[in-house]
Amino acid sequence: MAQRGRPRDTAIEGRLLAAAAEELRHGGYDGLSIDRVADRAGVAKTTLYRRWASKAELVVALIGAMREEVPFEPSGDPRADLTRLVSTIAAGLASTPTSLVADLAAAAARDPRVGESVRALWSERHRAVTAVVAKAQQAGVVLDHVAPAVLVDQLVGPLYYRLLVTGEPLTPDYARTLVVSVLGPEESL
Amino acid sequence: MAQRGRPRDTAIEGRLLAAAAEELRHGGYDGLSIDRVADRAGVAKTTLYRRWASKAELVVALIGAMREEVPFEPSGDPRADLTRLVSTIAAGLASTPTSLVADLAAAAARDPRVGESVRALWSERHRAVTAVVAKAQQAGVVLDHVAPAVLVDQLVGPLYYRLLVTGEPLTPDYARTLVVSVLGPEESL
DNA sequence: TCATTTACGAAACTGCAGTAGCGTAAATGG
DNA sequence: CCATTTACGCTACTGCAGTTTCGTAAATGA
Repeated sequence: MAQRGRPRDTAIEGRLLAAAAEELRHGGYDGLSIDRVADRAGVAKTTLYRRWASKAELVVALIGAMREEVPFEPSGDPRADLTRLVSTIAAGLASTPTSLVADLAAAAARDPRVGESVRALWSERHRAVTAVVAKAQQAGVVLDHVAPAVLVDQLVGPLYYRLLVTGEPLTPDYARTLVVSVLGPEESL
Repeated sequence: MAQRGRPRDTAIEGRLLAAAAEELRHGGYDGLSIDRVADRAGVAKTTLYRRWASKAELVVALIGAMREEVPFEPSGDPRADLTRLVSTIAAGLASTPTSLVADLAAAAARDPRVGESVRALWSERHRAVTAVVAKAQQAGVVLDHVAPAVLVDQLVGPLYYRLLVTGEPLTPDYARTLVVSVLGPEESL
């Protein structure tokens, strides 16, 4: 078994990702040049393309690797949890270069394989919100005349909408307002 | 007065836009090649760049020119109006190639000049929804504990969110559900 | 008529993503 | 030892967006 031919140099992938990360930090998605990444890693461009089929796949892999888990422990109070979660997502999006998010969306739209990877990047956050919304609905904190999936879209969608479409800022206050709009004003003081 | 030098050939712009429209129809944003557009219009590439500074600006101008006004006459019933309006926007987005919307967003994020033009493309729809939401709030049909701008984001944002991020379909039923979620279930039968 | 100004066309160029061909290196199985 | 298989490096290539340079055409003002 094992393998038949020459084994892959396992050190190369890490060097390429590190080089790509450096490039991405400096010039963003557009500024990241495949030639420079390969050059910086001391590797031929063809060797890079043996690992990722396109620039988009490289960047998606890179982001997936860079991503640190944001541990979220629900406090039990759905309103507080939602506010914290949506605020965190908003802050994360706001601190990411807009063009990077947009370029990922564009790459996802072009290539279904990339699309799947990009959706996997966002899905974790989406699922976290879904869980809290479901719990809130279970606790009767939120009206149950709509599916939780729709509420999630109405909590998270506006963030991407502002970022990618209207260009308005993603302030912490905006995140709070979104939650209030969905849950209604606080009733108990 | 008049002008000092050789006047622009006014026929060229139209020929370029027509050629670009043809290209856009066939191959989408990516498939549209500046060289081919200029060639098809029987014009040097430099002549095209004298009119639009980039491919993105050309496409934005093209879409702006192609856009037909969707006349919207409010019926007076805010719920029906909102449902119709959001459904129309959803249908329009669903019938547009996703990659085109994504590429426009990416181009907008890269270049602020392009960003302004792209936002102008969407702003009409956004304003129409804002007007109806404001009227609904005025009529007491909708809770007034949040700013109308936020409600608009929660009606329109999820459409772009599904299109650009989650990849879920934009069905007419989804548009209806969004409105129900914001306005609450129908109370009067 | 003539200098000036602006538009157009043509060609060459840069930097980029992605591909193809080929020689060579490193592993395996016999 | 040797054939096979796979990885790697290198070079050259295509197609694309965008720029530069230069020669020429068409208008104006003097």
